Amino acid sequence: MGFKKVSLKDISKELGVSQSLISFVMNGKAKEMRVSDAMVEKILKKADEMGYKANPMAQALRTGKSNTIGLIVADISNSFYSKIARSIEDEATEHGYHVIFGSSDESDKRSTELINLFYDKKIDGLIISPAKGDRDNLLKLQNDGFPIVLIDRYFSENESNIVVANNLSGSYEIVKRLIKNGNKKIGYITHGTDSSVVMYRYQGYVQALEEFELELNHQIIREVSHINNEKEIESNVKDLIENHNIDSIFFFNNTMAIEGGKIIREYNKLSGRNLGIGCFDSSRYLELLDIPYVSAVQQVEKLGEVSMRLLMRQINSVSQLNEKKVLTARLIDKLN
Amino acid sequence: MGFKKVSLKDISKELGVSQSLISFVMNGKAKEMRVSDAMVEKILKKADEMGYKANPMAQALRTGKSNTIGLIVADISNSFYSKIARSIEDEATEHGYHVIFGSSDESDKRSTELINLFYDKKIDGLIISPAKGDRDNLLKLQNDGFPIVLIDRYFSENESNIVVANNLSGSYEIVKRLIKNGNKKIGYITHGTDSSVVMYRYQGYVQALEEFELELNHQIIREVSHINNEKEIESNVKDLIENHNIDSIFFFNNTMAIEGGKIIREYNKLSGRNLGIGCFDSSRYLELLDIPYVSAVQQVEKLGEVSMRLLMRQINSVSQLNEKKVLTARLIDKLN
DNA sequence: ATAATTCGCTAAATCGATTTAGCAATCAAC
DNA sequence: GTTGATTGCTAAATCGATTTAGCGAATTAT
Repeated sequence: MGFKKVSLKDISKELGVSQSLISFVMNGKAKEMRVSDAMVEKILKKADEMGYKANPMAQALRTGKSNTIGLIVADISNSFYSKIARSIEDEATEHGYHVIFGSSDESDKRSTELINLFYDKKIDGLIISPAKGDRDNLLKLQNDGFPIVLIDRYFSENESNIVVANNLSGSYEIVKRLIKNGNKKIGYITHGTDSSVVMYRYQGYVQALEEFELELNHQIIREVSHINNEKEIESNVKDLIENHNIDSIFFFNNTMAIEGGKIIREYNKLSGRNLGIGCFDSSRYLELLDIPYVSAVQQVEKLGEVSMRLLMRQINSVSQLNEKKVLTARLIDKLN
Repeated sequence: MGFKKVSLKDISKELGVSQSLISFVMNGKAKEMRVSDAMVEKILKKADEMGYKANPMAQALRTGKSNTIGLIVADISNSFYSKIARSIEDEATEHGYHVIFGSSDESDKRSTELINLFYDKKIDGLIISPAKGDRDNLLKLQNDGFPIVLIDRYFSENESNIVVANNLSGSYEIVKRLIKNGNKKIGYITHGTDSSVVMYRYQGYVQALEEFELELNHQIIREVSHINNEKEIESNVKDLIENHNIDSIFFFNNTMAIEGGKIIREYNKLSGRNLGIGCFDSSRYLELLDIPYVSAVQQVEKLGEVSMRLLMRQINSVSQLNEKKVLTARLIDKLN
């Protein structure tokens, strides 16, 4: 394989027939283009014999389809996104597609850049966990008829072609568990990025408090600059424990929970108490902390799968689609 | 952006000059092809005005360069590989390249399939953490002049264009630490995949034992079927503790160490002892176990960076290159 | 028997770039 | 003042497929 490249022309010469015929046959349009059975067989045999592989560049140029889709996430090295990437890959493979990826680092600039780069590269569609500033750019492309699926985050309530978790209700359920477990003063630690996810999870927290008529105390609601800023998380947890007498803490996500959980574990050991935590997303490492917790596991594989399917349907359809898929996170309750 | 596509022909018509000129100018070959300064300016202005973007498909077809490279790993959702992916992405971006990825799941069949798919898709080069059966296939491509860099694993000692960790000496150092820390009977849990990594880490273990004249006891050397097979890891650890009276266990990698470490933690709690572990690779979650450990952190970012650079040099050079880069893992000693 | 279809296939345009060969015009040289 | 370079540009081939228009021959219909 790979020594000489065989083109349609080569087969055509060898066989003394036109390229068109071969193209028809190779694309399964033999019947449609009424190629004789004898000819079909002859061509297939020769093509196989010569090891013919269509040149995807030429095909792409001619047809405008590259059989490649783009995936843009905040950071592919983040396990949440790499898991999504994997499931998208698997689903893409099913459909004969390849995936190019890019990490935006939550930067509007980089995200826009990636979108444009990928678009210019003639990808057939885009799956993206958008940065805040992508709104207009994406909307324009979408109106142009370019297939796009938003995952994990979106911009406005009635947006279409999105796949997300039930951030609000999931978050609500977590906090509800905490409350039912006897926790009254529940701190909240989130991060500063201004996305739909951040907002909805917070709302879930608020709604649960409201339902059980607990005070919404802004002193125990904290925002750190970045999801990975261990120092800030640490100091906030310490402050909540030492100066605000919280019963438990709800963390925006698993990584933050683990970081904060370390502090709580220390505290539990020293104090003999048994403070627990809640968080969205789970991780097989959460249990290592050995403290009570309740979390909501997203259907990460499904997220990739569903988004890819949605994208394929857009790619293969003429009319505009408008779907919104909400994937329910599963509660893990290890409070007792 | 994105409404109408502007081609060379469009500009050419608009300006009344030939396409060649515009192509020269757009590719920075104005001087070389002696285009007048006035013309250069005129063309650049018009191109910008009309929002010209070269069609990558056409370029790729004509030049044979797609500005895309392939990345094949065992599983992109594995954090080790997703971190590599990220650093490759960053380095690729620097060079104006995009990355398509694929997961082989350690399957020879799938790996071969991916290599061929990517190759047929006309990627400019490939970075791969190969499955065992890829050897011949890759060799053939490489001999064809196709740029390939092997990462993490390789096939034979004097292989070229590879980037790996110092598996043997890193492993040796870890075990040495364990020994110096007073451990005499050190179990080893590895996994069954038949790769260079597995072999070299094991050799490091053996060498350390030899140097300190400790017995190589095959009864305490275990192999599980898969890196993620929690049950097998668990039962082996239990057996080593209960029936073989080991002082510590050396794990092939971090995920296995964490899984096994859970059991050891339990044991430590109940027995009042303080067994520790060693492992290759580290993880921020290792410390959550709260047991003594020594590990070797790979320079994962560097791995991606270096491999991409190596690949670029192959892509841009006429002659065959032969480089082997060994990246030293850093020891983390938390035994006391 | 003639007109109308159908069948099986070919020629050639096209996608959008790159690149070689070469044409006039200008300039320098002897 | 003819020869020779040099300059600035164009025409056209090419990469490798897809796809439309259409041409004879065979078949069917009238």
